[in-house]
Amino acid sequence: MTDTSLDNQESAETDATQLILQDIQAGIYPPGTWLKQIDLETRYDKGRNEIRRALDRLTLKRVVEHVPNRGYHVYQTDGKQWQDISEIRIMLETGVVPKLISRHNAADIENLRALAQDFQDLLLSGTLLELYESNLRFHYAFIDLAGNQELHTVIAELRQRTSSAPVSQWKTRARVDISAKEHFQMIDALEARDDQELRRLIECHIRQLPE
Amino acid sequence: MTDTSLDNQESAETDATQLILQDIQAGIYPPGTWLKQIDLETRYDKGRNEIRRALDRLTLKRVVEHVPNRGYHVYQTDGKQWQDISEIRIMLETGVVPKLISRHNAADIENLRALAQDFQDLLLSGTLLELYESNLRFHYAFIDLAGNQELHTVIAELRQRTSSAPVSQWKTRARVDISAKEHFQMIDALEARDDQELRRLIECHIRQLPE
DNA sequence: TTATCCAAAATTGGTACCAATCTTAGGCGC
DNA sequence: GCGCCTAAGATTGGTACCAATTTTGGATAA
Repeated sequence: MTDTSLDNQESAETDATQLILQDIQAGIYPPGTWLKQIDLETRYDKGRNEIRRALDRLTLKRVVEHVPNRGYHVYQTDGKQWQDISEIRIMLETGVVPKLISRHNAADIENLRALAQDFQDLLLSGTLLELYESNLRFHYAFIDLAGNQELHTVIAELRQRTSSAPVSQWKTRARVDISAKEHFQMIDALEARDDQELRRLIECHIRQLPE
Repeated sequence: MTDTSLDNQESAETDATQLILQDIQAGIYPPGTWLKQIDLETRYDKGRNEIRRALDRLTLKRVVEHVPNRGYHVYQTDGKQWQDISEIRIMLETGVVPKLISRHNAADIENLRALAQDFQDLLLSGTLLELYESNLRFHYAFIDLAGNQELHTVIAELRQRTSSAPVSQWKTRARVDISAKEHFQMIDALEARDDQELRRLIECHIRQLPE
């Protein structure tokens, strides 16, 4: 259930689409880089066909851009685009708040607190990638309380579109620190069933603008 | 700007992905049908490669399902799934209401009224497909007032996922009649800048439950 | 010296072929 | 007569090859 956009059973960790996407998000291919098929072929040890399929999928995901007879290059996310997608995420993640409030139980709160704690612990000991993944786990656990499976995949798709440089968002240690605190605040608001406060927190959290 | 999910310049009307998708949505391939590559090859007069790419893209769009070494078949949209996607559409289309209200001007209202009128006129004279497309034009013109380009594409993707049988939704003439009226009501609420009423109308409209 | 043009190298993208797998039909045994 | 096993047919999916296009490097001329 961790994979967001793959086929049913071919979703091995060795899937070229996922590998390339990870490397793009890790910053190995900076925006604008041309992804040559031969290079990818040798780097991931896959056939030409699978590479082509992967590039085509990433084009559909708007992660790379395709120029006929020229190749594929990593997409540059416009500032406007980033803002637009953030707006959509805010609409979705605040939109489910009523459902979250009405459906959660004590066990869910417990689980969320554990995940938030994981994130905070990794602040000291974990790598940036571990931190990133822990953050994802928390957020998906949060919205999955709504019981809307499609919402999970839609948000995953949106995240993949913006996070061509997820690392750069977290360059400041202070920002991540605040994120960890906000996670706990969100759980508190959820537990208190405070609709307004929870919406406000989520919006701040996505906008990455403290207060 | 009518194509929602294709490459930049290969977006001819002869693209296999679009053709197959249209035929699925037109009901030519009912849910569960196995799409054999050879048949598609001859039907659309395309190379094997393009057919494979199209099927892979449709798999990503969740329009067809892929079973390795067995083939691709038209996806059966679960009732639960349809409901989940409707929820998401409601969150998005009601979520932009504040922006719509703050940004629209007289010319926009005029334009929307013309589109709504087109839809109503086609009720008598147009084919079902024309009606469907007119409805799309209205809805996209509506949400595009928010100035959020990404929202347009996201909603388009959501629509494509559910509308494996868009025709069947409109089997009753009465329902389409109501839709046409609701369009005008939505415009009125927008013009009056009535936030609550507009949200209520949009929710009803998507849920297809009159009052 | 610099700009233009031509040729060679590299890359993409399509086509054809072939192996692996599944389905189906037929025959054999119980 | 029924069920199982086997072989043939069909379909998918991968690999290799080749044509079309673009870029790069160098040579020539102004």
